Amino acid sequence: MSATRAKPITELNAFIKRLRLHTVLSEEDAAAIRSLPWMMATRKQNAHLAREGDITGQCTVLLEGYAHRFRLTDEGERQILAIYVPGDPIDFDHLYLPTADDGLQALRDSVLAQVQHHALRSLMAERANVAEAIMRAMLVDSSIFREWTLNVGRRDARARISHMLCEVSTRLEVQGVDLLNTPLPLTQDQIADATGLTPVHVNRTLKSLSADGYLTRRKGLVILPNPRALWQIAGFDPRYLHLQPNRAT
Amino acid sequence: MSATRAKPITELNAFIKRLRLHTVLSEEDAAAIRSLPWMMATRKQNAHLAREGDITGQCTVLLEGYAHRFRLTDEGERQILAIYVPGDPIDFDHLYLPTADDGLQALRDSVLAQVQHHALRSLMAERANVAEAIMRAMLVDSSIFREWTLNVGRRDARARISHMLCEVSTRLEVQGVDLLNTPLPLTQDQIADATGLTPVHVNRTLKSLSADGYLTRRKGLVILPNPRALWQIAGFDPRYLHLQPNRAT
DNA sequence: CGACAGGTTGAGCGTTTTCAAATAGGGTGG
DNA sequence: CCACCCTATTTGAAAACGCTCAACCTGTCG
Repeated sequence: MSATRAKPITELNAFIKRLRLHTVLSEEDAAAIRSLPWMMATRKQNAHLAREGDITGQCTVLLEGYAHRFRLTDEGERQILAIYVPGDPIDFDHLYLPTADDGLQALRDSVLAQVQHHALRSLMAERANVAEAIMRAMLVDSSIFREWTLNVGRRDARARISHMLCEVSTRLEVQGVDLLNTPLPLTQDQIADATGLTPVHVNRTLKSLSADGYLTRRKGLVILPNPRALWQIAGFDPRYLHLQPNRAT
Repeated sequence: MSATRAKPITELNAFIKRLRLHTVLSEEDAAAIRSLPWMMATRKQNAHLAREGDITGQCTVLLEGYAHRFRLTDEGERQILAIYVPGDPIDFDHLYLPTADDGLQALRDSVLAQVQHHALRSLMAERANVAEAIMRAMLVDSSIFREWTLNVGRRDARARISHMLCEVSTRLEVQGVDLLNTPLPLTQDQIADATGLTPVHVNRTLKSLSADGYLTRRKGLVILPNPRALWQIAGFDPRYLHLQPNRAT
């Protein structure tokens, strides 16, 4: 099902970087996080990382690749609730609510780092800064969830799709990814499920955005040559991403 | 602007009850929470409790009345992101992200209990159970935010409105409120903003639900004579509310 | 009584959906 | 290298769900 190996060293940099987006962390804090008993794992595209109802004993960081979080209606309709990029902790909520309430699935071949709950808990008990950084990352994710509700509830298809692309591209950019050469990892079906639209309408809207020069497409994937141009039609304001680091208390 | 008095004694029971929905708390933990330096405050209907961008130094629990959390698009369209019922902590995220990213507003004349961040932080540092209970409550809220995205993104008007009513009524019920005699505190405008619909369409859908016997209306407000009947047309499954308490670790 | 907020209703419109079918592209096996 | 398959994209036509606009009604409170 998947390869597993032990002890990454520098691979966790993306995660540290993500935490530092919101929290000032000392080098010792970073070193302490790196020296946790991480296990590396790889997962193939579309592999399920967790299913609703699962009970897991470990936390997962996405180091390479992409993943998404989703939930289904009783009719089986899917809503994508989050897109995860390298550096993101993807299931740290299971630390406190061990029964998964969402599914997690790889969007691309991915590399994960996993650590047992108890090891992470020990470190958090020992280092308040680390605990705080993790809390804060979870609460930023919560703010992002709320923005998605606003997006789906109150923006039309053009702004909606644009907004989601603005967010993902911004989050990639602050992690140091070169957007010009990085197609976003979403198929039109996935964009549809992330925005509450149908794939057909996503296709038409993308075509129109592309015709207006707001994005280009290569191999069916979306590239944003000039993300800032999209901000305007999306009404995108990155404040909800909380990109100014807070000092740990 | 508002009355303020000190030191509630038993009034915090609703809050303790809410925390105990998700976490097993000892009597000592509960007593420690009660003995924090809470300040009581009352707010009139429609009063703003926080505005986007505000920086606050205290955490607020809603003890009586109702409140909601909302965000606006750049066009000024409102999306309601959460409905708060008595017992709910409404802004504990500010403990870690002091700049408010949403507005908070009273839906009815309300009674609040407020405590300074530093006092709450001290208690959380001292009592891991309390810290855990609060974390868990915030993560349950996060799960609820995600369900709202699913609701707005993937359910039609009938199921959507029903689902929101099911959730609010369930959360009231587990807090011990008698639903038969408690009209939900939402105007049709507010239901519209909570579901991403227009007031006109909410009106028509409510009328249809009422004609089918799923709800009754008194003074323009909604009453659910038999909430379980609504569950079916809403596709409501309360698992995402995490109503089984976890033992603190 | 008048004012105001919220609720109700009708008619017409438009964004988005549905259904259906065709096209394109990548990967695999022969 | 081609044939084939599978998935994702694209396009068209028609229908539907929900929206807009505009007017009217109702209850409450001062």
